[in-house]
Amino acid sequence: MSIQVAVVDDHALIVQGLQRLMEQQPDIKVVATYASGSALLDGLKQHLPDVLLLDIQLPDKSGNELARMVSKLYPGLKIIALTSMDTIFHLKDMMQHGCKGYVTKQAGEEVLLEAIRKVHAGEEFMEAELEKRWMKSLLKNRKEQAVQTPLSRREKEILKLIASEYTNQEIAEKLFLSQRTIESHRYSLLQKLNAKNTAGLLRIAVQMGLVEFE
Amino acid sequence: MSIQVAVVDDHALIVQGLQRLMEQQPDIKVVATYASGSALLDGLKQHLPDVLLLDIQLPDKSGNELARMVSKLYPGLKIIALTSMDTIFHLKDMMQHGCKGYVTKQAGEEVLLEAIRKVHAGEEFMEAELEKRWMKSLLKNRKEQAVQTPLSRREKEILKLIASEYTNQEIAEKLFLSQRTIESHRYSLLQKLNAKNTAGLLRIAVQMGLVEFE
DNA sequence: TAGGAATTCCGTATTTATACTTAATTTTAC
DNA sequence: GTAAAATTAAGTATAAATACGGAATTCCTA
Repeated sequence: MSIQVAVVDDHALIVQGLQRLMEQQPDIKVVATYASGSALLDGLKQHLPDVLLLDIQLPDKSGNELARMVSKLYPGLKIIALTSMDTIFHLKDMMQHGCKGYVTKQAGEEVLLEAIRKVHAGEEFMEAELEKRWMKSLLKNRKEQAVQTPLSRREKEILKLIASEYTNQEIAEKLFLSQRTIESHRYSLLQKLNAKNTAGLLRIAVQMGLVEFE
Repeated sequence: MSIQVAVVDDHALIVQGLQRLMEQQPDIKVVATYASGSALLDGLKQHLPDVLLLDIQLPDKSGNELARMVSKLYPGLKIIALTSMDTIFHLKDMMQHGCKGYVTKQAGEEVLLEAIRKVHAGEEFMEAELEKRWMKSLLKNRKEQAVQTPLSRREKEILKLIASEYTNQEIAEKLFLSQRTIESHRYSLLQKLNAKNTAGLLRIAVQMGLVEFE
């Protein structure tokens, strides 16, 4: 029996392209497609595929959150992150949240097909290039654990406001807190995210899906 | 004779998907694909297609710059912006830089095919939804012209470095300029882009496609 | 080749952010 | 119900960014 695949991506063009591709594969079949995280969660209740191709940038939910939820609800389901983000940050993030594979849209079809088949067979799959970079970063930094430190609710809230061009003082007024408190949080954010300044915070906020500019 | 189309996108998956799609159209043929702006510019010297599908986020050049160059060099070539950015900002930006069509990847294949055929026939094409939003924004804001103030080459360069977490001092060293010069440019950037601080600059830099975080 | 835009830079201030440490309260989770 | 984590906030500095105005050169382009 062929591998049953579900696709989650808000880009119809990509979903349709993938369907067309899979049609030509004798052993792979697209059984469902979703354009949002909530649609996916609803759909999985009806029918469970073998493999899930999951985009990170979705309109409603962030990719890691979704991966965490889905892999917890359906431990047998193999998730492959399929995204345009080719950073170690995201690779790690997704693999640590239950994904079994990571493929970028920069990669060709053959890579994706290989990923689906390997992951279905129980293996893990990452693009060679990314895996190499990951290994290198592991060897370099032992303090990577610091980077893993998750952000608290308050920190995320403040990060969002920073990204929205508010100054510490304005954030303090908005949240009825002392300006010094915001400074503290901001300092923690810089530490946790290993950023140097506001620009760095913004970059990571975008990468984490906390803020959307586009 | 069928419509000759060239595709520029750094996502192999999308390029391959589009090729597969066009293969099934009797009147459309993909004659070339490129993964970067410079590859496109080289390729056009060899062979000129009828229609160009152009992604905005490319590794080397920004979309509007590329559109401007190509439409100037080859006025007969019809350019369709094919992107995941569904903002009026980008729509306007690309149409003002010589594009004849604008289609998002959120749209389905039928929309893209319609765009190609219409644009090839000499019409302009925008997604209905986006066009509606554009009209609405035109009615609202007459001060849009202020936002149009273009950035100079130097300003773009500095904006990129700001987004890359460099301080004024570091940028000054990097470019062999006085720190005061960078401060001046930074001030102009804030004025031109109507931003309040670094966070605002970053937001706009991302929207302009000058910086890519993801 | 003339005029305008772009680039470079300074003066002078003020505001904001960054760099740490310490520490008292709350909340949360097990 | 207790330990761990989060939240709040201060002390004490320094570094960096923002806010204009002004001005000299260089670069483009009509």
